[in-house]
Amino acid sequence: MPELPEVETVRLGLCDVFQGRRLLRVRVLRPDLRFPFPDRFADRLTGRRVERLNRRGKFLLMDLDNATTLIAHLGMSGRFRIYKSDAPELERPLERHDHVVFDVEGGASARFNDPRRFGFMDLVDTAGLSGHKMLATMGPEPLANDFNGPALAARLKGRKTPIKAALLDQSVVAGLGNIYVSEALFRAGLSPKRTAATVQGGRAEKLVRAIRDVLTEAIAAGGSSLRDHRQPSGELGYFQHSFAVYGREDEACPGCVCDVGKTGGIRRITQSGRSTFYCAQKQR
DNA sequence: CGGCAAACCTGCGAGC
DNA sequence: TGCTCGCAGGTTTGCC
Repeated sequence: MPELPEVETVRLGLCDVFQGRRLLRVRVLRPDLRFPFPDRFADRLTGRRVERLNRRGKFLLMDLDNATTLIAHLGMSGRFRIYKSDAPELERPLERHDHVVFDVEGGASARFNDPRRFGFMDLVDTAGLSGHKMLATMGPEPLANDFNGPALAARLKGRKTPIKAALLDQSVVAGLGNIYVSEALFRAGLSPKRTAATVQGGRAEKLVRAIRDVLTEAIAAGGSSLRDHRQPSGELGYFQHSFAVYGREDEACPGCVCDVGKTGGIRRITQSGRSTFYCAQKQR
């Protein structure tokens, strides 16, 4: 489910409830998600104050007051849902696939629900965070100042794989997934089949611009709700209505003057096992 | 090392 | 109605 904009939306929603407050009770309702929970996971969280919620790529990072950090990844179907103290839902019974429940100081509660269990959580020393197995090889943050044309071009240099696959690689740039790669390549006018190494100079500049723009707009829209994504408040994101190509096979390309009959419309192909959507007319 | 398919797991919609 | 198939927003693993 979640790419950078969805994770950022979740982070913002969790900030309201978690930041500066203590975790009064943590319940872990099964031994594992994608990986086993670390030893004494709930015990080590209970009583801790949440200093700050951060994000790195698609990872949520919750800094605690004892120099440890909770790392959470939502996988494909992971969701956090907030239950406010004054809402009757707080007492609602646990639902199918609720795996972790955080009762927070002040009366609110947050539940992590993940049907497919591709998500995971880990608890590590904050000092060693960037060296964590899952974070160590991660590429630049696309919305940070140091992500620019030359930086992206350097990481694409020598790569024979299609640009689509390269952008899905979190060591090239952090946080992009199947939706936003298709959307960014459309905005940049680049074919998903183009060899990554050929994206240099002006093409890299344009792609960086496209990536930053699409992510920023999607965050402002609360992310994209296709199936699973909800903001922690329960609200839907609405950026899915702004997709130019994703999920729009056979529809008219929004940038083409010609009708669908002439251009063939938006195409869907499979690249390394995953759907890619693009306009063959506008993307080269 | 680079690149790709398969694997992990559940749910849902389409088609028969 | 009910079954099977294919597909889904991610990442790792293992195999060339």
